[in-house]
Amino acid sequence: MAMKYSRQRQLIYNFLMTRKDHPTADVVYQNVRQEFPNISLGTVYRNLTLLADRGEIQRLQVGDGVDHFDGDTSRHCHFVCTDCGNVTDLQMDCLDDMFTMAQRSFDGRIEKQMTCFYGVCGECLDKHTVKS
Amino acid sequence: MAMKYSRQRQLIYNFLMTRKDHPTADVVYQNVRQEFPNISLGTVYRNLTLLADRGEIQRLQVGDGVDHFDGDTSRHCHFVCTDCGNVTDLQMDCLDDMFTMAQRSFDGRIEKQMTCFYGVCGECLDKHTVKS
DNA sequence: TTCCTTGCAAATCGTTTGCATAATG
DNA sequence: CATTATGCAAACGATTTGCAAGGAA
Repeated sequence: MAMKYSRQRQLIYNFLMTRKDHPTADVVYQNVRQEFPNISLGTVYRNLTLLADRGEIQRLQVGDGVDHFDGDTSRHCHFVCTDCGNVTDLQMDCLDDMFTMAQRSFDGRIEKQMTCFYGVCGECLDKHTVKS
Repeated sequence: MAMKYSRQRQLIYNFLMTRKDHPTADVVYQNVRQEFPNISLGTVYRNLTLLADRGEIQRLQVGDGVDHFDGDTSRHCHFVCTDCGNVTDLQMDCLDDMFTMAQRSFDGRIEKQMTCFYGVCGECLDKHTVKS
């Protein structure tokens, strides 16, 4: 199924590329809407799904019950602050090695890896220190 | 909040401990129901959430839109077959090192790690080979 | 008697889908 | 013209929740 151009999709994609955090569908919707007020949430979902299926963006499930979307499709992992909910990138050099190791000890074919760390981010730690 | 005993919770916990796969709430429900027909799905959800919050079991979000539950709370990772949907354990020696490395390069406090591999499991690979 | 837990059903909420219409190639 | 994309609203499905009644400490 060939993909035809649409302004909506272009805006969604562009928006995602400008962000280093990992917005949810609704955040994408709210933002794109400012430039294209008629866009519907359904269209946002449809395009995010489409782009993710084609591998142009990445769908993340970090465990807060909402899907997040990442314009960076390179192999990297994430950190989720259980306090403020922010999702940030976390670069680790050993990911490739890990992938190789996993593949070696496993009798299926591994295609993708997803690693997520959870804890409290620096900013939230500061907040709490001040408070107590 | 102190926790009082309930037969339902006990059955849910026991069931989870007998399983090496990672059942969903509904699978837990269907199974526990055979021994305790009156139990409700809501109770299953409530207890799974309660046990997970207390760290006695683990809630897994592997990206299929449904929560899975794991009686094994030790640090280990998972493999999800994108063909049959099965979720299996995958032991990796480097997880502790990875945790330490992540902690070192990150200015917050890391508490938990979750790694999931995706691909096609051995059995599904065989199936496809036979077919083609 | 206190208060945690249950079953039931309704509510919630993120996401998907059907449909008639609009836009692309 | 054929096909893909859209907006809208309704449908969906997993999970949560309010409530009155039951059970544990």
